[in-house]
Amino acid sequence: MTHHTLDYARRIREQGYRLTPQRELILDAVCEGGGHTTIDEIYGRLQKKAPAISLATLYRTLDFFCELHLVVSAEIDGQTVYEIAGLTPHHHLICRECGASIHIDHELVQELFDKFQAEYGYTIDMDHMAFTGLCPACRAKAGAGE
Amino acid sequence: MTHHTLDYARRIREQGYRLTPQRELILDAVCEGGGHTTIDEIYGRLQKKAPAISLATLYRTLDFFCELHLVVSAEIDGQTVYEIAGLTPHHHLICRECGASIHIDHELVQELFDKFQAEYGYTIDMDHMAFTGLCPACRAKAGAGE
DNA sequence: ATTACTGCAAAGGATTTGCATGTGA
DNA sequence: TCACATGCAAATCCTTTGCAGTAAT
Repeated sequence: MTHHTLDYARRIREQGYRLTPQRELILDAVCEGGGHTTIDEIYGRLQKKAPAISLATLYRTLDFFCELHLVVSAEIDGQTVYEIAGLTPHHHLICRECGASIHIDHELVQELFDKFQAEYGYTIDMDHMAFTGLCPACRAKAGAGE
Repeated sequence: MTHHTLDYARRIREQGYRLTPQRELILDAVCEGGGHTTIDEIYGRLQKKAPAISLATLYRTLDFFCELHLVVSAEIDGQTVYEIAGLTPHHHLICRECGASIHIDHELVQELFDKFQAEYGYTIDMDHMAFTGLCPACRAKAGAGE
């Protein structure tokens, strides 16, 4: 997780926006999540370092980061989760039973998008999808149980 | 849209649930949407025929139908949309500019899921995805404009 | 000196819940 | 009959907004 720290300040200021302590702290708190992290988790981490940051600022700042593509978000069964944007798009396979989540790169997904392009003309550009199903372990259990 | 009408009553009663006038009207109202339709649209259609049906019942009934797989739902930019479940899974390509939505069948998507299975062991079983991007027309416009 | 950003508190909107009543099987 | 389902209204949850004050550039 170092790629973004190199130039996020520049990327923010380049567009005429300001780098504030709140923005730095929030970006750190998203980073600390490692992978997917919810608003509440981020807010919890922030409380320890900067109790004064308001939820309103957190919401506004996460939207702001998403627009600048410093952060990506996804909807996972009704919950919005956030994650630091990498250098390249990536996606996730998520187990609906145990919540296990693995990271997959864009390649296989892009192949599908290319087929959509060829067959239907639509240019799909989703860069952070969450695919839900069963992980190998939960699938084994389910198979035995039913 | 006739496939479901053949046996939805049976499918409901088989599980020990009851077929009420409200459930029939709501299922009709989802059907009339043709494709994706929101809670508000469904509620609007219902008002004309059965003004007394409450929003609470509508929410409860749609959840109920989703559990029985009579209806499928999807999240499209923050909005939950509903649609009658077909005999086979299907998905959508949706234009983020003009909202145009096309129906695609499951085959290409299943190929991707099969690769996920082979490479990562995860069994993905999403049966109603929405892929967003640009339709051919909006892509042409965007290409010219920028 | 500007004007973007923040905090607070209130507003807003969507969805859920408790409970008494009604009704399908 | 009797458990399931409904309607109403209130409650709850999440997110957004207005505005006055603060701070980055």
